[in-house]
Amino acid sequence: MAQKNRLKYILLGLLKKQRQTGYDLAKSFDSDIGEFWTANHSQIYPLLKRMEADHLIAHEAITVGQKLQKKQYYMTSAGQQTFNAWLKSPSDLTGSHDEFILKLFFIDDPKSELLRPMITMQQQYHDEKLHHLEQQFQEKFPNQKRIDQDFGHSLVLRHAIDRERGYSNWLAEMVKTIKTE
Amino acid sequence: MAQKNRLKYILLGLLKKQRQTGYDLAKSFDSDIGEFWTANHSQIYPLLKRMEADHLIAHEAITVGQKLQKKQYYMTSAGQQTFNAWLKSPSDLTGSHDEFILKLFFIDDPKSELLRPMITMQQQYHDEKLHHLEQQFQEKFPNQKRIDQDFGHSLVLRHAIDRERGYSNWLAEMVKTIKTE
DNA sequence: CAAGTCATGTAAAAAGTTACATGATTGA
DNA sequence: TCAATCATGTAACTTTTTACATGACTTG
Repeated sequence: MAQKNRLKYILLGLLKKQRQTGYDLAKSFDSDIGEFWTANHSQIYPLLKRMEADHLIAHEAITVGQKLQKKQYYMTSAGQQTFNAWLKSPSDLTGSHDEFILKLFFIDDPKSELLRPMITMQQQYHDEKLHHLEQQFQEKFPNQKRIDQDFGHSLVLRHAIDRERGYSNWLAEMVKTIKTE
Repeated sequence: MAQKNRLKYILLGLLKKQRQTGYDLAKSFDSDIGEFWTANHSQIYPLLKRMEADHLIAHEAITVGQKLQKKQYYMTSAGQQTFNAWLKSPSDLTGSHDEFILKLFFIDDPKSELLRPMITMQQQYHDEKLHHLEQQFQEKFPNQKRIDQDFGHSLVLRHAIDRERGYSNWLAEMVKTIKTE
């Protein structure tokens, strides 16, 4: 597999919230989910067909006006199960397509018992990553001379560190929020 | 094109720093550049061939020990030009593969006159994005009830806002750094 | 001398982008 | 009525991943 077909899970997650057409799903990538993932209708339509063939979703044909045929897609129970299994599976974030964020997006209940273990795993990952990055910075840029020699690299590494710090803080905030819920 | 072949520019940028083999280039994606982009050797080797056919790079065969053949790749002047043109071209960041960061990585001179205009463009983009996201949050989550109804979405949106704020701060810091240089 | 790393490749498949194509409905 | 938007699809191509494949060098 080229990737783990995250788009499939995104579509399932969106359909879980409400039954909708391929067109509606495609629009979601211009706003909401668009902050974290992109997809075009030309990728969505064929995938919906495949998912229907796999019995993860089904559709109801609706006629609008005189002729316009819409396909209102909805999740099957198999789709539900597949989606739930994905939520529980370990998240990877190769290529900066952060799968954890993706999963989080679909957990609408603040009391979900999935949240805490997911966050804990993520905290561990990001703490380690932050530590690793800080070490890298120390090694590669111990003084101003090195920074001036490879300025862009130092900026980018600093950005990565900032990003991880921000990520960690955000996770810590999250823990507080669900604690008081 | 499926994307704008950013990997090509990454390889050029890495070769600009020093001539090296495909194997060496592949290793870079385990550390350095690995924070921002991933690539496997199976993608790198064929691309190097294509780039050589396009005269962007060339190689020198080196024999190590008795038989081992290495291909030491290096940039041609055409490659230089292509790379420089890329640095000056507008950056897009669809799919969270942030091209600006990628470009920055390759600007090793803190006095480069490319930096300021690039940063300015980026600041504008991220300020607008931040504003847009904050508005989104206000619209979608005006009260706690809405947050509880769509908890994950709210967290993820908050994360996006944090991320943009972090990005903006980082850009502002950068401006200060290059100012005093 | 064996394990780990260095070194280079190809093949098959999945994922994603861009372009091509068509037609209906809605609101100004 | 005309432009914008709704709605669905296919084709061609590029990018990316995973797996297959081979062999040399280095260090303990």
